[in-house]
Amino acid sequence: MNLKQLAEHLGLSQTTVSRALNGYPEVGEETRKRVAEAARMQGYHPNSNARRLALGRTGTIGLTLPLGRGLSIDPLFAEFLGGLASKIAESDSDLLIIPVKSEPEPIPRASHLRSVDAVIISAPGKDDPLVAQVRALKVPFVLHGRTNSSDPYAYLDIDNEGAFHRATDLLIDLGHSRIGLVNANPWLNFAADREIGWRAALAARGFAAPDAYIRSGTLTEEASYRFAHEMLSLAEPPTAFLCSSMLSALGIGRAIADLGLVVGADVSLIAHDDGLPSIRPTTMVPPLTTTFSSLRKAGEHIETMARALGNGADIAGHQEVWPVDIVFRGSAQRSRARKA
Amino acid sequence: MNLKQLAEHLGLSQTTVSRALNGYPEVGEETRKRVAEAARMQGYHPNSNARRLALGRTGTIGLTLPLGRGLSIDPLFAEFLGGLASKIAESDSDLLIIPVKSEPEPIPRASHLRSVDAVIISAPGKDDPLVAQVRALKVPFVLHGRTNSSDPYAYLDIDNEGAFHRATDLLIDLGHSRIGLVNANPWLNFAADREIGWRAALAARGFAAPDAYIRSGTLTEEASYRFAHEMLSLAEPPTAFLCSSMLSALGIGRAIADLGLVVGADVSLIAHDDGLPSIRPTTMVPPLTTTFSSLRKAGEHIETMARALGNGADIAGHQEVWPVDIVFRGSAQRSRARKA
DNA sequence: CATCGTAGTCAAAGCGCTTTGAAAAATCGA
DNA sequence: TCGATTTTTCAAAGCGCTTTGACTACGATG
Repeated sequence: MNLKQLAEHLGLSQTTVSRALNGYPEVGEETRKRVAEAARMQGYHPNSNARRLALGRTGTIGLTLPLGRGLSIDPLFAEFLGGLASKIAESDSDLLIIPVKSEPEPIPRASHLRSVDAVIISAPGKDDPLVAQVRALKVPFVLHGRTNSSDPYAYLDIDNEGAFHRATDLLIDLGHSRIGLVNANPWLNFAADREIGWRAALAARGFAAPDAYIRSGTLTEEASYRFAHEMLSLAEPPTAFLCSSMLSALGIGRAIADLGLVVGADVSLIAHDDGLPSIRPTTMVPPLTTTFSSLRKAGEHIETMARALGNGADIAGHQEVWPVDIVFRGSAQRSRARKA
Repeated sequence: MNLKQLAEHLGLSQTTVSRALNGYPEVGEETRKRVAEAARMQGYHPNSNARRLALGRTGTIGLTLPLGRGLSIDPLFAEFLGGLASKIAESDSDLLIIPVKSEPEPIPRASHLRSVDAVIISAPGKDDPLVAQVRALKVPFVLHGRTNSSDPYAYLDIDNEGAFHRATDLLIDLGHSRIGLVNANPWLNFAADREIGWRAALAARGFAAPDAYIRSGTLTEEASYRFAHEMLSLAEPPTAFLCSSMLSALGIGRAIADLGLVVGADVSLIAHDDGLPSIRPTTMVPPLTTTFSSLRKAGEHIETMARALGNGADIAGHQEVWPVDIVFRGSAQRSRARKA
């Protein structure tokens, strides 16, 4: 059943039926009711492709999905997606997933990109080729995070640098000077920013940031366990750790316990908490000190931004950096001498 | 730049250009090259909506995304999505996310559903209204899991009942008779199947399956911790647990340790492992005995099924139940008397 | 009474692509 | 050399919707 048939069935023109269904004012109240009723009875649903073609807009926003080497999805991405999807469900738009295979060939098919009103690029890297591609295609886009592009672009980011700077400051205030950093792949912009914050804080207080104290990679429990284990085996091991995710914190905690040490009392630990409901800082022993920012909220908000951009909104006014809270809990404690 | 302009630019008809680009045989090799070259130079990309309208198919498959009360996405769903998306990236189709708000109003907008060639419904429940809706809309669909519908439908499921039956059997063989079950919401079909397996195994060996030994809910670490804690505080606590996810196992393990007991030696534990790369049974102490089935593989495979169904394939031949392996590791041990 | 405004309706022209049916050009056999 | 094929190309007709611009009633206005 299409519009034409429905119109014939009602003895009306397509124009009137179309307008009645789309709530245009120039159609009689009486007629509107009749049309709505008939549409329901006949089970009429407009063909979305025809609609989009006529409208010239797709009503769809795209989200790039980075497929890592493991091809599995980061729980952080999932959380972000959850927020985004919940807003999508409320609005009238669709959400198209645009898978992006990692490194070697990071460019998705252009057709994917062209069939959306706007694209959300999550966790972009430095000089991300994806950003260049989307820009070349002239598809409106908004980054979740930032990149090092001189041309202006829309983004929603959190203050990663500030957060890690302040977290490092806190540890220094507690008497730590050997502070290890377990971070994500430094090509990713947010990871780079965190590293900058950590370095700046250490430098400002006159402490070293040796390469031995920084490890980067996929932030799994396992990898983080290894990283922490390695660092703790140094001649001069860190007395505190900063890490980029709760999953990391789990692994670091395990490494600390492995060596017969206690988180908090022996080795301090601060993690970035994205608000994942499945791993909460308060359920850990001891409760974890964190830099906190809700990834879900970011997902919710960026949907609004993407829609606005898709409707032709200007980039200016769509560049936001959210502050990050530091929540002090038991895992960060005053430094004290400890045995190796 | 659209097809018409490109055709004019080349001094050819739209027909020829269209055919050249889509690889039809009735176009000269010479011409094809010229067209392809011009298309690249001019940065021509066909308008996907127009294409879809003309083709009558959308080239898109939909995936329902269940938004729980927390609005956050299950890591299991994410893993499944990862597999699916990786195949989507290879094939020529798009992936549309169809958010489904939970319980009260589980019906998404019909327009979402109509704009895809086929829909994948993940983790359906008993009498899932979503299944009824999709069926009514006559959109081809495939379930990831099964439901209790008398009408035939396409599905990809794992042998949940068999897996939990055999896992329970294993525990009984090890001398356990008081076996607790920490399960997902029993409305979900896979959870119900697992419970059936557990009950059947116990019944077959003449043991009771008291209500006190079963707890259901969202499978977070936290909730599972509470569940296990409660059960272990019973006058006659379980000597072994079966649980539906690795995250659960973490929580149960914490509860066991909390009471000064040791997983494996004091309380046995078997979990279902979906192959999440972030939580691996082998990194736990002791390594976890699991029923294993890769969720990612399921995601990969169901993409193929959905595409086939979208192309008009018959339901028959698209109903699969994958067997589940039991991997025996240290967390399941012979039962022995233990202090309360 | 002629005119204007307004509410309601419609026919027809797109939107950018694919595909049908036919024509033009090239190739071939005899 | 000419008709019969076989390529190669084309004009035009959709796909199902929105939207423009015109038209019809009909009561209100001067």
